[in-house]
Amino acid sequence: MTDSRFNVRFDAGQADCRWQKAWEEVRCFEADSTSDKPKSYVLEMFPYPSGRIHIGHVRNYTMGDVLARYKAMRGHEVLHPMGWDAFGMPAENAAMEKGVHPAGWTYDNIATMKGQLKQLGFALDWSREFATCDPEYYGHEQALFLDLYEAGLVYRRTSAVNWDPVDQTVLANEQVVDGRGWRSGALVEKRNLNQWFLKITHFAQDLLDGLGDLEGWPEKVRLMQENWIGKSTGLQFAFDLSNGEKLDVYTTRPDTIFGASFVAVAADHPLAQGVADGNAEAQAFIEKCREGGTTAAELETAEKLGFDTGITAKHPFSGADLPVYIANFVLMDYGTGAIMAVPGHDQRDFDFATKYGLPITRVIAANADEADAPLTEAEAGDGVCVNSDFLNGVSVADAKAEVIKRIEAAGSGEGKTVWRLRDWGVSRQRYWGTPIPFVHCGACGVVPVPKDQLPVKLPEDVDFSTPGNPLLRHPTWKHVDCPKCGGKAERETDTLDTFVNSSWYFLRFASQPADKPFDAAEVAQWMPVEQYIGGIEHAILHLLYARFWTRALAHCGLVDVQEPFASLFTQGMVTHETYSRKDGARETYFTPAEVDRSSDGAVLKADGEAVDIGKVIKMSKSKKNVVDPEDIIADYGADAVRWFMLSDSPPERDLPWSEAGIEGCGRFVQRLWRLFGQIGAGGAGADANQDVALERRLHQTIAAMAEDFEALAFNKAVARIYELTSAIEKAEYSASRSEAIRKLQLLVAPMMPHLAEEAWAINTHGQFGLIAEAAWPDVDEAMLVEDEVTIAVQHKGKLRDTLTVAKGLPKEELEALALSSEKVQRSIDGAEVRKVIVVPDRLVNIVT
RNA sequence: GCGGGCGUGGCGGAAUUGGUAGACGCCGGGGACUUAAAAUCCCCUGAUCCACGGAUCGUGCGGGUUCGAGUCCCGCCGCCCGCACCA
Repeated sequence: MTDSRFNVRFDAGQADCRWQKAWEEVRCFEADSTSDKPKSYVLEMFPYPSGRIHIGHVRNYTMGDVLARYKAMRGHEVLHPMGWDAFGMPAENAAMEKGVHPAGWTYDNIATMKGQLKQLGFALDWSREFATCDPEYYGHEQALFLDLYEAGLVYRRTSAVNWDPVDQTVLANEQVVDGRGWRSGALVEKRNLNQWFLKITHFAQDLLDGLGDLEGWPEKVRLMQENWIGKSTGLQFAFDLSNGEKLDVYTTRPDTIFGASFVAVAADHPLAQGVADGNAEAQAFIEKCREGGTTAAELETAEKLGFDTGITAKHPFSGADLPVYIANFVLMDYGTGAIMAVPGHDQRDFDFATKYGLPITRVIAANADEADAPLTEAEAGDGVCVNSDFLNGVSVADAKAEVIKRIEAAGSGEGKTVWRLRDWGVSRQRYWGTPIPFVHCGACGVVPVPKDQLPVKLPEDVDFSTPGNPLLRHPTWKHVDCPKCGGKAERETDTLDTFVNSSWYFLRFASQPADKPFDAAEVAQWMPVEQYIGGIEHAILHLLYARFWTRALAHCGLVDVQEPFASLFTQGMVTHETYSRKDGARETYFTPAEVDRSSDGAVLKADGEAVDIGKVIKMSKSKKNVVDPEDIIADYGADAVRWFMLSDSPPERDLPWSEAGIEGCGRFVQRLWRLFGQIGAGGAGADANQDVALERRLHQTIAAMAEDFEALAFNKAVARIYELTSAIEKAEYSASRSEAIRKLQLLVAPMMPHLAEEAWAINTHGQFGLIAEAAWPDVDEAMLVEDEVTIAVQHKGKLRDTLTVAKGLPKEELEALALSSEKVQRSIDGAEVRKVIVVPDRLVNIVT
């Protein structure tokens, strides 16, 4: 009989709290490393504690949560942890702007955001929570950094960085907008600073090869990483110059060597510098090159410019004298900073040659007969060599090998592989980061801090009243005794890039002993992460760094995995239309809460006048098209919000937020609630009845949803729940119906855990524990097979009729049935039946 | 320029990988219940025509393969994302 508690509306506010507390009390989401169940490590990218949770977090963590809960129901021991990527610039900016301490600001934000996450009822193991700014965490990170140093994977060298002269700090490339500091607006300078580097290039080949095995990763991300690593193979060789010196160039097209008509070097190349000494014209040209803009648009439209040095280079085979130019399109930091230019087969060289009247020779053609075909643009395609002396008629591939062989034999060069990937500069001249655990001693040089002196803690009394690195001007912090000789020494004042923090946090989640970063054996229990979920914006940097760091630790013998993330899923953004008014040139935006939206427009609540409805774009504070998760949880409850996050849009695509949509979700929560109250409805009489069709539907749904969850196709799982719900509602009371409702509670449990717990508790009278710890329902395979099927009957490929017949009906019978259909006969209209195609259990197509 | 992805109703999207296009949700319309409202329930909802039985068209556009194409092939168009003077 219906429990009276189902007669009132489901009170999400109360139920959410009750069950969140219940889960916490029995610690049902704490992962046990010693469990002998199969292990599942489900991880979402941990958040930066910016202040408040935004809707993107909600979507990200809801997906991971459904998967984690589902895996647990399937009998897995699940590790689903949460922590904080807590170092970084915003904390220092807040310190400068509001006078708060970065630590206080960060931990306050963490407290707020943790509370918000808890309101969503995520099945997280909070016992493993940490923030990367905890001295304990960054102390272990310092230890790992020293291990990498020992292994030769850390070094220091001078390198050019983006220096903001106003803020007195280094900026990352993405913090430089149109050549100016994003915060100060000052023109960014290139400065040479002594910087710490990690040897990621040591693993370049390995990182590239590893991508091939990452079948659980989106092809797109693998490609992006491949491009980023940027392997190219070619030849590096030296030209003899007319001034008696040699010039190394690098080319990937040694096969086109006979087409070389000039040589070009970068403006920063030593040869260019040498020419500029005592040559004002050359000096001016180099200056001009440096001024050139750095933005994409400027580069695209930049004209090819060159300066003839007057020097010539001797072609290694033909002996011809090639002019040597300083050219603005040659990059100093790729290859050798100097190229042999082949205008016939490289568009940049072609443009340059055209401008300066240099020879353009075809040396590759589709076949030998087309050796003299004119070139109107550079041809980069395959073919055979022409106009190329000993290479004539040789294929591109063979010619490459042949030229490399001859150059190597002559001792003037060698085949070489060049990478786009650079070593990772990890120095930041900032306070709020992991101190690099080294000291500089006048006598001993750079000395690592002994591990027993870790962590090197950040000083707490810091001054943010002036720009620059507070560690550098701290009165006492940096003055220490040298660990080696005991003499006076200074601490390293650079801190580590925050990407280092996120390069190993998943290991610390898996295992957190006090005395070391992690325990290898325990890590082996969990790693690799079975499913990693996060934004596409981390496709390269974070994911590449984490792959590198894991390899580096394996290289040091600290872990036994190479690839940290077996599967990667990149979720789409949450979007919303914008509301604005144009006031002259200025556009004023309004939040959805300030606007009344109806099907025929939007008006501002304040004055009742219309506002413009703009494009549906990513939620952002500047466009004010945001909703606050806390508000919507308060209005609709956690389960309705979670349900919305999973509905409609495939998880990898953008999800448009809508008021109507969340209202629909809220209605559905209530609808399920009413249905959950109907177990046993109809009484004992109805209970004697069976409803095979409904049972079949139930088992099909269970099986299909399992597939959907495994594939993270939550939108499909949601649709199946709607379908099953409708089917149950329409069904006559029966034992089958009651059973279907019982199972429905389990099916929605991963997605709407609070509602499911509440109904489950009432319906089971608390006798079967928590639904969070219940098992996913079994599928009765026999029930998946339909005994009746609907057959489409087509005439000339168009649907004319459908037939409902017993499954497995022989072809002949199907054909006869189809032909006897009145609708089909009418369509055939006496024409001769020439052919009948019969696909058993599917369709009959009649051809006339 | 290079690389990748996508194009299906008013909207978000389904479609067993060549076999009934538009599941499911949202919006919209009509109705029931109610003094009224909320809540709830039922029906309709791709377009055009219609004798109300149905017919024709329809998955960005143009071709093709096939008994049959949203799905495969060729050629276009449009949008989105990433990288970008990488030799």
